[in-house]
Amino acid sequence: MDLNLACVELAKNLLGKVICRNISGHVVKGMIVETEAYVGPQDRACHTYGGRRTPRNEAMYMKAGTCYVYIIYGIYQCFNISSAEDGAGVLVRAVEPLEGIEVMVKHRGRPEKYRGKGLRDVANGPSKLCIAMGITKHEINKEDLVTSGKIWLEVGKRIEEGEIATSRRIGLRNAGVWGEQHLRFYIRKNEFVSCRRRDHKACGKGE
DNA sequence: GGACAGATCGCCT
DNA sequence: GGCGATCTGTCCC
Repeated sequence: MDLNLACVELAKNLLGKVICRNISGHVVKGMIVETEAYVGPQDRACHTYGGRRTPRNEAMYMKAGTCYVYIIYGIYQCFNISSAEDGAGVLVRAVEPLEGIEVMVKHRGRPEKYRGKGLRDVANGPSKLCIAMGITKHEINKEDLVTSGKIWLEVGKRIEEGEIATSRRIGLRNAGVWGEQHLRFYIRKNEFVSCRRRDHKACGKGE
């Protein structure tokens, strides 16, 4: 699988791909249904804004397909995949559980909450999916998706351009015009996306 | 269904 | 010292 793509291309391309995680023998798989592009030093919302380069964001400067995991709000983690440009990457915001569902539910606690339709809430957010799939900075940051035995990607479902919706990125503050750009991508009719927004559009239309 | 408050700490200035 | 690419529970409609 070719991950050496420009950020926005990678963000769209990852939709439908399957994240596979081997947690000390337990294999867990989830299909990516929602992503956001953080396009590089010019992007005010990106951790590399203005060319910042620190130990934390080093993975953003590594080869395309490198995992960048960081801690947010002191308690949660977010999982990104670096893209071809220096200092750019794609945030994975939601996955549809495919395999090892019991393990995901167990990680998230309160199993009764995730039965039936409730399963949609087990990994429909950037930090929820990290908890569900055992993705931690300690174990996964800087892992190479092509060579790692802990985390890798598999070809899943082919997603056509017409099935992709776009919107502004979620949760940004002080991003100025960069907060307006449609750099969030998700599978339009998928139940496992984190949220719908009024400003959504079909991919390629407008903006 | 939406709005809001609070938790909690690594990282950078 | 202050902030943040979030999540959860609570309150209200």
